[in-house]
Amino acid sequence: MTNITFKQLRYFESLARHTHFGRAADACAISQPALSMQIKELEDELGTTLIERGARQIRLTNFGEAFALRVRDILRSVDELGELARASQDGLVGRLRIGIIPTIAPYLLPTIIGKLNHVYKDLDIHVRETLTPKLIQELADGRIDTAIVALPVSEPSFTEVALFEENFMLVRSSKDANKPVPESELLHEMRLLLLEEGHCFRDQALSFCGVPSARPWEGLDGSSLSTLVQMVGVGLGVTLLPEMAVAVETRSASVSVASFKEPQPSRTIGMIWRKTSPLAAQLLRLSELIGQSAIVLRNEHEQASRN
Amino acid sequence: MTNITFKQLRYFESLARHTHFGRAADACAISQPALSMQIKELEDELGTTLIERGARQIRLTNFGEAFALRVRDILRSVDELGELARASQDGLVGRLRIGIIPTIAPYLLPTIIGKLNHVYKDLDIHVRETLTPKLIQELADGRIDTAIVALPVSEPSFTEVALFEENFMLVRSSKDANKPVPESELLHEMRLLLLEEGHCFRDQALSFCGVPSARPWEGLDGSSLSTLVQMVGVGLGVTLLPEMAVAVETRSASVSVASFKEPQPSRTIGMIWRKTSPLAAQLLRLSELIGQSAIVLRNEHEQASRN
DNA sequence: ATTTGTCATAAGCTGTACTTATTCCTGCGA
DNA sequence: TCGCAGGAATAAGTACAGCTTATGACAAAT
Repeated sequence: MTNITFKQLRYFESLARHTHFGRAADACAISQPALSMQIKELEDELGTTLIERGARQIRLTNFGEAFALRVRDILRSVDELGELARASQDGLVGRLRIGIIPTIAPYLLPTIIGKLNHVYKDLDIHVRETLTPKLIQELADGRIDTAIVALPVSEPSFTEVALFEENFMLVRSSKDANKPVPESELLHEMRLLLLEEGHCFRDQALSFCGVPSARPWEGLDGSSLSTLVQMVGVGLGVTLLPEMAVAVETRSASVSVASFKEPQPSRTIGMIWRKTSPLAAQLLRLSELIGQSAIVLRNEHEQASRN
Repeated sequence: MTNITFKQLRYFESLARHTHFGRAADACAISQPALSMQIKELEDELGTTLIERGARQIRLTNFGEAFALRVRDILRSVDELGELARASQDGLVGRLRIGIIPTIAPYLLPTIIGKLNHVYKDLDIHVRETLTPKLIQELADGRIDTAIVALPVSEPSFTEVALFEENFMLVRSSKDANKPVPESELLHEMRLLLLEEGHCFRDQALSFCGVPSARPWEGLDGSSLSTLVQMVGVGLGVTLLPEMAVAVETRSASVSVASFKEPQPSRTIGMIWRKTSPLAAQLLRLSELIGQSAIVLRNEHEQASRN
């Protein structure tokens, strides 16, 4: 096993540069004997002579020359380690793996990825889009760094931060546009179209209608919000959409959108990460960034819908 | 200034491999707290977290992963330093700069370079052919590693080792082939052709004739032994040749070669190097190699001349 | 012969990096 | 709900690596 130390290499490099023990030692801010001893030790460990000691002048041996070249490479690499660390000090660096649920992903992702790429240059973002339980598992396992889901998650090992509230909107056929908005209790008497089992948004909607999610549901299940809206458009029933999805999903369908009366149904979207994550500080800042983006996004949509 | 130590990198690498402080410490043959402390110190020096400490399991941070990659590179490089040293232990390595005087070079070099290249693979040989005083200076200055010259040199800072003795042969016109070989004292009454000032062989020849080298000399000077032989061939006079040069130089000239009577004139060819040279051991072995080659060479020539 | 430049050696001190023992935290099982 | 156990951090003590200053050795220059 090599027991070479960096100190020895640094000292040697200095000596190679100065070809003078005294001056090399000065350059290293140590005494001449200290440097002599380290060099000698280095030579012992290598089992080779690096320096040819003349009376009036020293000189590198052939091997010393070759050695010095490699040593300089190594020392540079080590210095780069420090720089690498400093570069990653503030600001995410490298890879950030974000998990996100399907009922948010299409609407929020374009915005936040654009923003992230802008703010954190040289950050490569991996996105994992899947259902909440899987995200939680993957977060716990360290396969992702953070996740954007509906709160609460109530995992004690996670930190959760709210990003924004989003209301649920009623989506019905455009010919029903002028009908009054039904009370929540009446919804399950209408034909309410929902996402397949497993989506948290399904459970949230059912809960709003006063139906326990465990109870079997005879409605039609869609695999995406987009599908649901299309189904509504052709008169198969009504559905709920998260506020954020409205602008995108109802653009090309003949449906009408209405707000519920207060208290409006809503959910809290938040970000979660392991409490032990060293990215905690950055993730918190990131969450603020995303929260703002989301609010800006909503305002834009509201303005658009008023026009 | 980075104060990262090598130990820290080794420990970290082990930890990265095992993702477990205890086992990593075992692998490094130290106690778990020792490893913990070094890792912590490394993190402090970097100002970054490398390890995400979970309660039941630890994991590398993103930066830790990136760091580990580079660290492995560095560790490998350092290990290679040791191997490099070991490889250069016995046997010359890299560059060997040999100085050699012109009256030996053409006859000895082909043999020894061939031999050296064969014995020491991966040795690149530089040859400096010039007069003895320059060689001595260059050797003292470290611009060459060793020199092959006529002994003695009598520099106290040099080691000198005899390689072989070589006799001087009389070279005269082929029409004089049957004349008796003159005594050395008679030589200076004949037209003795010699090399230019500065060649040690000139001084050796003059000394043999009983003429101090300082004394001005009215003979014709040639710039190489080859020239001298040509001059002898066309009847301009006689000359002396080192034994070793005979075979090559008299091949294509109509001259006759004769030995002197005992005590034959001769010179000792030897190798010199700085006493401080770390190559001393190898150079000694090298000198034995060259000495043998020279003797073999001479025997071949003697056999050839008998036929 | 003396001085000077330069590196090696000596002796003593200090702080680093180990050791073992203990504490703290958290997840797990009764 | 409470120990209990796994696993890392902390604490206290110790040994030695590596520094310092002082001195020695040696060759070169004067």
